[in-house]
Amino acid sequence: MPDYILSSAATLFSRRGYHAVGIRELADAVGLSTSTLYHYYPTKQDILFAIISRFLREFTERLIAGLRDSSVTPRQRIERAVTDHVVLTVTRREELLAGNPVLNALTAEQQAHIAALRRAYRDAVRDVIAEGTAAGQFHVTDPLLTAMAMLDMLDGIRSWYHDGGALSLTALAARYRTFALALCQAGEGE
Amino acid sequence: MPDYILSSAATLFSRRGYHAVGIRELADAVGLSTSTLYHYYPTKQDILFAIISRFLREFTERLIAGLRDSSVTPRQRIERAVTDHVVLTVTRREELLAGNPVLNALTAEQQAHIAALRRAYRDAVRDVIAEGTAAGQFHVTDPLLTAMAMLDMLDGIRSWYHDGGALSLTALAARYRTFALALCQAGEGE
DNA sequence: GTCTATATTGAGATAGAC
DNA sequence: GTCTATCTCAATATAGAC
Repeated sequence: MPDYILSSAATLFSRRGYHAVGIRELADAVGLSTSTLYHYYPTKQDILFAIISRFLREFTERLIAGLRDSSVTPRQRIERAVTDHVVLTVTRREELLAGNPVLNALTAEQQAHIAALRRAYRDAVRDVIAEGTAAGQFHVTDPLLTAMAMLDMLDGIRSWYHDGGALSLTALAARYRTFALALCQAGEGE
Repeated sequence: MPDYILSSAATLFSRRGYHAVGIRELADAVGLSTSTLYHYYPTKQDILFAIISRFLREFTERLIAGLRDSSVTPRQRIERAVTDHVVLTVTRREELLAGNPVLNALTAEQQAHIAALRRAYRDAVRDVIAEGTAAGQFHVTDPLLTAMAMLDMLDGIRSWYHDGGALSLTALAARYRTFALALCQAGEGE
């Protein structure tokens, strides 16, 4: 199960879309025949799933661990999660763009597996927000909704950010830390 | 050019994905033969484009007009835009889910047309944020970036909200007005 | 405007040797 | 593990009559 197959596939899928990339084109890009490709992955669908699940496993393991690190304040945990989320979004943009638009091309089981990972991450964010609110550091009415708004805001970055823009990666992360903390202060009043 | 073709297509595309829905299935759902379908639209791609551009034209006309209504304060304009954005996202969710995941199935010209509409909307939001900042009502470092974060946050709703959830549509819009205004106060400091 | 019947292509996947 | 050659089928789209 060589990794360069997933890399090449992620590049092609992210640029032209999963459905527009044929098995032959993929095999050519990797430098193998289609038969050899099928020696490693039973279907094209499994290649897509491997790209998504590998990324999401690494992503959630890292982010959730940080969010649950109770030696740090809720605010610092949010800041760290936002930073990691932004950095991973940008540095692994191809994998994200390859998979996320076509999740419905996967089997129901595959989709459920991915949804479970995303839910675990979202809930970890929600728990930190709730903890910060209980401690009086944040002012949030509905921690789950705030978490979803925050994650949607962060996920949007992948669709427009590209290197060479005006904003450096570290500056981008700094801005989004500010945005995320503002959401954590958006309590009842206004 | 009957509208029920676009409605049926949007329903099917949103549920199972543009590529998974064949011309025959679409014709069956509408109650026509494939030939009759091709009498109205020259290609399947054009059906997809019609769904997206019709929605986006209506969306941007309405939202941009409100954002440019200088008889109202910037804050009120943001609140109104957020409300409309949330409501249109939810009430026309099918069209959004049908089109947005597969924009790269369109021709370059079609994609450019859609991108231009989205950019005009984004810039209108940016201008209001900048105006509110200049007037001292908002505190924003980079109005364009704030606008993009806000719109990504709002656009995310379509991927998880469905009727019958715990939150009513009006309550949802109220929460997101609060979120959006918090972003408009997320100036330099923190 | 609508149909039945069909053309055409390109896709994902496989057979079987080396 | 890798290849060449090929199978199979479903997809988009069209022909041509009513």
